[in-house]
Amino acid sequence: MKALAEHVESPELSAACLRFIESGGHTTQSFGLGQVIGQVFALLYLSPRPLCLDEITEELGVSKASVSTTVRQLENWSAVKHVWVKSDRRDFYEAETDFKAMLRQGVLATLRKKMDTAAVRLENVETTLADALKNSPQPEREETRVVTERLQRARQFHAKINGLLNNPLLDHLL
Amino acid sequence: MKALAEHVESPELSAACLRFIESGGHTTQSFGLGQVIGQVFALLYLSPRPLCLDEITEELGVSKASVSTTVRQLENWSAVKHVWVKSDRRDFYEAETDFKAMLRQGVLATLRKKMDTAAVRLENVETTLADALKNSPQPEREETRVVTERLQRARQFHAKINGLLNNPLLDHLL
DNA sequence: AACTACGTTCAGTCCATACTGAACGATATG
DNA sequence: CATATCGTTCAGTATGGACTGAACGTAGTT
Repeated sequence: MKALAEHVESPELSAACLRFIESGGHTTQSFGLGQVIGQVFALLYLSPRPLCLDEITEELGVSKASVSTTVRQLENWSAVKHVWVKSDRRDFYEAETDFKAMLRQGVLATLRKKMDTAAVRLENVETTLADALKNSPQPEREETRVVTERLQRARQFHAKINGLLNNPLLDHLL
Repeated sequence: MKALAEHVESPELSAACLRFIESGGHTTQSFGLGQVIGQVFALLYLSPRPLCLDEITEELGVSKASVSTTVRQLENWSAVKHVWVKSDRRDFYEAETDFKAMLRQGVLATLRKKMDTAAVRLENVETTLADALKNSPQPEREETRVVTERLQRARQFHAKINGLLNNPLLDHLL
């Protein structure tokens, strides 16, 4: 963050913007994503006009490579959108202000993916267990009963979370 | 994971358990936590009896230090609970089966903490902005209007998420 | 064609942190 | 008291992933 935001001329105002950008970086970093992604979004979010890659790198003082990949990431989450400025070759971006859509296509979407892969793993375990019970002569031991029951409860829990994520009521609560 | 689960005598059954433990590790790792914490919980979850630290380290083939800190972490999330076995000095642990409570005191609690620190950061930004506007002679520029409006929307969004996290309806959905 | 301006990509670096090994304190047991 | 067992702690290591710098491809400009 080597340069003050150029579009902000008042030094006090730009101080507030820098704090906001810094906060965005810290927040995303606390969630395991890097700090660049939060800074990029925060910068675009406060900018009154779309910014191009070089402007972003200049304002934040990070490499162009980071900004490029980060912007695409934010685009996938529909957190920023591509904007064409006429008679300008460069790609401009502006922040999406619809946080609801951001949540759906960002956080909730990745959550759903993780749930899916977890489901695949669970099915793997269960088929392994089914094979084991088919080949095992004594299916009535307490140990197998506990394992099968616990696996079933795990699956039920997984289904419940899945249902919650797909519940239209959740959308309504946002 | 150098040793098969000792409490599981059937080799096929233990194969399924190992897969489940491995899946648990991969899942927690995909969420940014390590893989040990998922493995420990998965092991305890399938175990028909409480296990002590040395048993867990033996089964998983990880260091005792990892298990010690990890078990405390799981305890804070009420994902495992301490169990006393009479005439045994060692600490035994068993998995909590109430996933609902786990979610509340694990995921949701940490989420709430992150929201709180984010709120503090936002307040910081807003006071900085308020000072800026107080000292700035021209408060009517479009730029300041955009910034103040966006900051306000950010705060509203934060409040909405906070409300959702504290909504009793969310508990009911689980 | 040559040259410039953009954006992307990829190998390499750097850094945070999960994990380890050894030392330690505490508590029992002989 | 001496010894053993158990859990925690802490400095050090290793591993994953964020980030960088340079090279590349492409599309415009002269």
